[in-house]
Amino acid sequence: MPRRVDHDERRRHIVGALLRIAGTQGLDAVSMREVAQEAGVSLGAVQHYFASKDAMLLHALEQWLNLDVHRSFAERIRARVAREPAATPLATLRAVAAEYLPHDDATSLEARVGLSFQSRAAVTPALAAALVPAYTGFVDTLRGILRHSGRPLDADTAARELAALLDGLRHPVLIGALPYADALGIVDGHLARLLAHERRA
Amino acid sequence: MPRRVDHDERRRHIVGALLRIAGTQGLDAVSMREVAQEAGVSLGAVQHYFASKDAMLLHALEQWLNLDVHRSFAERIRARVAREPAATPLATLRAVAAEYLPHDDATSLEARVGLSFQSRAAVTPALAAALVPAYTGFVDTLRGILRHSGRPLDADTAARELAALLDGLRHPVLIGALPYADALGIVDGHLARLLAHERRA
DNA sequence: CCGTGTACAATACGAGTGTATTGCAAAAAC
DNA sequence: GTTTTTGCAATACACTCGTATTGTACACGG
Repeated sequence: MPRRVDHDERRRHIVGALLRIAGTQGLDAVSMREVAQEAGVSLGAVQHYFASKDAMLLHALEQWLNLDVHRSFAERIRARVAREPAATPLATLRAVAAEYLPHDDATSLEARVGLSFQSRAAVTPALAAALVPAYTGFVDTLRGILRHSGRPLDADTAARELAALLDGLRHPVLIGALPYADALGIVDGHLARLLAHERRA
Repeated sequence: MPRRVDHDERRRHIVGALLRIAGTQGLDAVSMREVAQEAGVSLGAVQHYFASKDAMLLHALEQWLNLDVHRSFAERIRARVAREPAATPLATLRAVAAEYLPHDDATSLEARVGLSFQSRAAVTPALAAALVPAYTGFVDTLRGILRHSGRPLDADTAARELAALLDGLRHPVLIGALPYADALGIVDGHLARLLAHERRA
């Protein structure tokens, strides 16, 4: 077998170009030629690594969820929590919210990529199938943090509620209908009410 | 001036076809020819009523927000509240949530249309500009209902929070990651906590 | 060193896109 | 009844799209 190249590395490189386009111009603007140009390779190279555009999009979503999001997002959370006086569940959740909501170019791009894929997944079962475990994983993570709060709350319901709140706050912030600080304030209020609450759920 | 036809009616007819396509196959599947065929008219007719595809999409979003959503949605809310024993703020908000979350073909289509436009608005300022007042209007409506609860809460923040929660719950329901009943239960818990709450916000 | 299979590059193809152009039937204006 | 203007239909044009095909440089196994 000739020509040793790192197959996975090339795919990550191409997918990176794809995500950059999707984050700035939307998934509609993603064509194989555009991706090739953004990645600095030929159309033939892109075709060589992905059998079809659908396969490329699916692989892009999976890589984005498993590598880009998981890694950089978790890293930013840790960095933010480290700056806090105490790594309490509340501080951690606030850090998650602060990083999840779009507040600069990188996070806005991330939010747009997520929104694009969510929109397409609504009419493309293959993408929905890849998105479901990511949603479940996010909820599990939130639930794990909530469990450490020591409060008598339904952690699973609270986690799903928080996930939905964060996701739902992204859109008005993205289109400029709600300032980032206001969105963060809403999450703060939600968390305060949730964790200070002693009554029945 | 010859040939009297109701200009607005024809536009609504064409836009209706467009929204049907967007709701079932996504906004990407919307082409002028597809819209023409779905509407049962010629491509020339569509061009006659819309100067460009962008103008058609913008008009479609505006009509959808101002006519389809406002009218049918408000109507369904009223019908649902009428079935309740008392038209309390809580009952009204539960009705809003029950109708907002996708639970049948019509509401799933509505949610997919909304999601498609949100996604495109993130990269198309003209669409974002049309979406902002719709968001504001929705928040105003929720705030108006919350004000009648007689609870000492920050109605504006609570309204924005509820709007985000509802929007964020739509997506996992759409992709089948969260059952409709569970989503509604989350809203119930949120409303109960919100309206039963006596402490500071 | 020589074949063999890999990693591309280049190009071609048919389908579909938005838009512009042209033509024409019919109804109102005169 | 002629003229004019509207409401469309048909078609053409220049692209772009995903995909298929072909060619080739080149590293490895033998």
